[in-house]
Amino acid sequence: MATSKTRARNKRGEGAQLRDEIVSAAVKLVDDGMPQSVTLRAVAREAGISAPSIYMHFSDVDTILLAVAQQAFASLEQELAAPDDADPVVRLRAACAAYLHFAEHRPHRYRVMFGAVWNAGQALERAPALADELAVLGMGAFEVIRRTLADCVAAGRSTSADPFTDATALWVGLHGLAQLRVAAPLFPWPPDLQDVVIDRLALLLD
Amino acid sequence: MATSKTRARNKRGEGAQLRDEIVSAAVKLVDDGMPQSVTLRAVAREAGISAPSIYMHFSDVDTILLAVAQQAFASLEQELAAPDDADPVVRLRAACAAYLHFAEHRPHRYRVMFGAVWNAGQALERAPALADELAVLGMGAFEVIRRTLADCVAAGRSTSADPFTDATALWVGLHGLAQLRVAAPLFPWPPDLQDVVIDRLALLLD
DNA sequence: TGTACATCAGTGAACGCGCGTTCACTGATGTAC
DNA sequence: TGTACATCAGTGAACGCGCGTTCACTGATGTAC
Repeated sequence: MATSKTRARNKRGEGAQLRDEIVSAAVKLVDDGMPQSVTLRAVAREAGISAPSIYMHFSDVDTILLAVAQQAFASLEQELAAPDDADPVVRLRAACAAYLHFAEHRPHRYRVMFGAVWNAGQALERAPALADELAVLGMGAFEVIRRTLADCVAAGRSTSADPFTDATALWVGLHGLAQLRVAAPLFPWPPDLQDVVIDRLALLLD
Repeated sequence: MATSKTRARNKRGEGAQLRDEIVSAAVKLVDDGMPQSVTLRAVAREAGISAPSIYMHFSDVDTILLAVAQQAFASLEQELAAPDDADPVVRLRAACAAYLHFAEHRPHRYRVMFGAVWNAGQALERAPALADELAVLGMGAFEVIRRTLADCVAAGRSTSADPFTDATALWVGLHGLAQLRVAAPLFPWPPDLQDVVIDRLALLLD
């Protein structure tokens, strides 16, 4: 379903707009779900531009996917931080629910988020500058979890003695839940599994 | 690095041997790590046969990858079940360590194991018989964890009231640990994270 | 025992396709004088 | 104010490549008589 309307060329100095359109096109292809169909030409087609135009903004499909991952992590961070309830436990549970919701409803994008480092490995050799961007990828979202858990501890609602380690453990549990549930939909998932994992890893009281 | 020795043709009735050779070739390509290079032709090249010969045993690259996943889960199951210590807690910890060891040392194969369902989705439409194989994929390995945890409970070393749910939670934690550590090698992983996750999810005492 | 034949386990050449990448180009927009 | 020019944001055609798939085939192995 290629866009048939003719694209108006960007004005001078606004060439960077196309970058966003390329990323959006890639997101759409990623969400559609067939990983090997996310090619440079397919992205160009989806964005309604010619294939060589991609090179003005990206050297590589992997670099586009890194941009997709960055944008996705930014969205995730916003969704995790959204609730401004006074009770930190409510906020933490809501953040966990938002995390799992994100992964369940955008499974392919979620997969790209955690596969980006992997795939960018080879692009890294040609563009070492990416290393810094890879290092902080997802840290904003993690920070929301960490901070919220620390709030729970401060409010005496979690017995965590080491919020950083326990926030990491919680993240690990959420990731495992998110990914395995999508990867193994036929498994008889216990309905209370989510609460079990969250409560134990975050050391939430009661 | 293609095999240069000429392959001796299998005798009559032994044609199925080639199937194993194809799977082994695919495993090698998977472990080498560039996912998009696992093509039908590349597998044939690695196995030292012509491309059309693949069709005698597989209709599809995804079907080959499913066979790779099945073989990998069988290996994993053996490694998890290996220690025959009398103490079930020792066995459980050893199984968890073996799980993480497997994922750390064969990361790409591990990824295929949990991506196989995903990828086989489209092959499924053409070959519905695969559904049954997908349904039980990995269940043997899970069963080892579940049984060992049940042994811990029986020995009074775990407070789990529902070993199935808790074994699932443990599996979720192991998967999250395994995958995130490989996906985010730059993250400052707490050294005690592994024990924290395992002890809490398996409800192990002390 | 010999021999004709069927079967099995593959091969080799060929096809059309979509891919990444290059190259010379176009034409609108802004800038210098 | 007008106009020549530089720049920017792309385009279109072309290339060589590896891919999946097809087809007719080969030649060793076993089987029937």
